[in-house]
Amino acid sequence: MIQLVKGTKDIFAGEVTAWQEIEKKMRNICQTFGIGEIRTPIIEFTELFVRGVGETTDIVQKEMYTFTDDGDRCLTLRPEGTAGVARAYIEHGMHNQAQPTKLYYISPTFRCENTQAGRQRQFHQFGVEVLGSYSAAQDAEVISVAAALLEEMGIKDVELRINSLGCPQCRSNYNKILRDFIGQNLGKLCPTCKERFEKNPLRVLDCKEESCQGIIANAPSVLECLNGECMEHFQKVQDILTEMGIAFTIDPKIVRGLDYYTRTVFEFVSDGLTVCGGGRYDNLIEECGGKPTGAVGFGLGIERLVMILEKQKGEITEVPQRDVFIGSMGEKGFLKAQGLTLDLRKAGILADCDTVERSVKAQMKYANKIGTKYSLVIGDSELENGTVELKEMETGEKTMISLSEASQILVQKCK
RNA sequence: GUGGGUAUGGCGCAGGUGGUUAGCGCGCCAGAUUGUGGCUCUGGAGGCCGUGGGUUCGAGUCCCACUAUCCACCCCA
Repeated sequence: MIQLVKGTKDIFAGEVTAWQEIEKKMRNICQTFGIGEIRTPIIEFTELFVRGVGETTDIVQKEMYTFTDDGDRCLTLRPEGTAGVARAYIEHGMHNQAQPTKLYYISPTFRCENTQAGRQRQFHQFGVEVLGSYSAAQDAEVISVAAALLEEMGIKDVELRINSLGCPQCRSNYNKILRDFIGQNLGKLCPTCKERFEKNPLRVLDCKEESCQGIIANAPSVLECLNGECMEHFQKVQDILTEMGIAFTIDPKIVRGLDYYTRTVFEFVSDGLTVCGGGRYDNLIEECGGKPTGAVGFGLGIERLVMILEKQKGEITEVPQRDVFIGSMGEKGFLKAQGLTLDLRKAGILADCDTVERSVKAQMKYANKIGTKYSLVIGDSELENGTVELKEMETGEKTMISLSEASQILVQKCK
């Protein structure tokens, strides 16, 4: 048998209704915040992610699905959503629209890494990106979208953690200070961190190796290295969040795994799991070939969200409801049932009928299983008399109705 | 990439120290005096016991490899 590819999943039955609910809430919230949807391709030139996400990131170094097509183009299945949106923003000259541009997406995303609960190779990411604004209020607004969404989902005990990585200038200052600091203990670092030390010392900060942890514990904080403007920006973000009534804590250890972040970075954490993470990325657009453009956004894995919701609320098993089941007996009744069912469906009634010519008993069992409100059985005598018994399944109560008016009566009862 | 657990009909599981036709629960299908569900009873379908090697007269059961899956690490969403 040909089975599922590692790290992929079929979503159906109760699970798919849970997804639909979640997606509906996402779309609704975005609509109220004035954020429009964008659908970008799954494949992009590899170069976009190498430049956008950052060469030193784990994503680019070992987790991308990259291939060459028959035109010798080097392509990659998107490993995150932001780079594609940045590309689209530049490509379509969106900076000519009313600024800032506010976009969201819900899309399959791919990373070739080891699987675990709530972590697939093909996963689905919801993201919000606001491009064309450098303002601190924009950071706060984006954070407020995420906060509103998590609240709407009913996720318990969510904690917002924020930090600032500063602008490239602050960052380079900090890198220098950090490098000096770590350099003294270079020998004790894990092999990965030695490499990180050369390319991007910031990433040493979130290494979980014990040997590295000990060194990092006393490392200077990024926040101490922010210049006046960046400090002011970060302070303003905090002031607005406070004004909005959004609680947060400052965590100088948050660096995020993607290189494009500048200034504000944030994470929403529940039960020790990061449900949602994002930040400002003022250099990404330029990096991808556009004009310098401020931008801020966040992303969220739907699989992880579903997992957390299941854990907190229990499994969601919703069976699609049916209004009426049209049973039948004999050839003529069977034919009549097919026609009546379609009439009802066209009238917006959730109707179903027997299509496999089973016994009436079996049909009733089926009607019960699919959870129908009403049922009726059309046979020779019904066709002769022009009447039929309408049965309410829950109570078992039966009413005699006219067959010719059955359609109208059901429409009334079920609307 | 590293370490550990698991792998038996659609789902959940049982199958002491290897031995003949591989079981159970749920589900599915069909019956229980003629055309009506939910409870109960009866019957039926459905598995080359993850894949490939090996040990043996004989392996679901032991050994090895591979694959998948779960957990932890790593990283992130």
